[in-house]
Amino acid sequence: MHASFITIGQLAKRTGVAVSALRFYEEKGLLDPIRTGGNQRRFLRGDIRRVSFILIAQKLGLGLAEIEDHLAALPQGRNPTLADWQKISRQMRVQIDEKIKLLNRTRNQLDQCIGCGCLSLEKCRLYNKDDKLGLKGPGPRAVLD
Amino acid sequence: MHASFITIGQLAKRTGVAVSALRFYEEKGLLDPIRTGGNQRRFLRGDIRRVSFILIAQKLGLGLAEIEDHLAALPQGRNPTLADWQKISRQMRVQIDEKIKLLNRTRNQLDQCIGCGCLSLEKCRLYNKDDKLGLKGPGPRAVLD
DNA sequence: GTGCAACCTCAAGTTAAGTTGAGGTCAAGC
DNA sequence: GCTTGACCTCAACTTAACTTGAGGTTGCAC
Repeated sequence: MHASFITIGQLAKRTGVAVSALRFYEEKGLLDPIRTGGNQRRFLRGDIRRVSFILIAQKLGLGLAEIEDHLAALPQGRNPTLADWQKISRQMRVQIDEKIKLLNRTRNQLDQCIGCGCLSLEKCRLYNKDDKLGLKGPGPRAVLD
Repeated sequence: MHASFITIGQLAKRTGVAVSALRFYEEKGLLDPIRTGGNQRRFLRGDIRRVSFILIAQKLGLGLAEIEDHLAALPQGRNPTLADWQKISRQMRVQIDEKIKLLNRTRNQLDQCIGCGCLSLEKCRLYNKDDKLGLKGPGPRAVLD
């Protein structure tokens, strides 16, 4: 038995992603469909999951390049197993947790800045000796880096 | 007594923002310096705070247009008071809290998808009847909207 | 009163993530 | 066997947020 193939239009319908975007993802190396004799793309059913992953990762603020890195961890040749996906998902979880931590830190910083009236962070920096602030010259650029 | 003015280069140094970016912000309406007889920009010291606010807001994922909306709430003519800044900062806090909630929701969703092996979210949607999923056609597009 | 760093404008380039359009081909139903 | 919707490529456009470069001017220090 061989894998079942779907057209780009079907993939678009199943994922909610525009056909043009799917072609673009292929161009970027995130998808790699085979071609029919007539040069039309044929995707694997598993690519639905792949695209879904792309969408979720985008929601988390990852760029397509980073997403490609994640996807590169999937095995080539065979269809990814549940375990393969779980491995990637766990990595993502770590990234989300970091993002949440970052936001929490920013919120706290903002709170402090409300308190001291110092939006330029010049004074607030005193509260943040643990951060790497000040290493890269002045300014709040360093706040969330 | 009149306000003390600083040049664009000084503002750049104090905020860590490139001179070209500051000119760009002016073009976008986020800054509004006066001009010398020789057509050079002169900023208020308070603009340091203004730029700092822009940077923080950007870190939170706001676009310049949204940031401009926030800044528009500041009084024109007189220098913003601490209370003015605090009002805006409180609004921002709400936005950060929302963002954190959103990320938490996504993380939970990812956890569930790891559990059921369903990255396409077709099944996971069952866990999310409370969300507005399904209203806009299939696909994970709706996850974080 | 001159040198020169810092300033000015305006146009064009950059990256990300796509979309839109022109012009042409494929494939499935009747 | 033909029609027609779905597909193809390639180039150009879009938005955000800037940067870079060319060519010219200002203003402060000596």
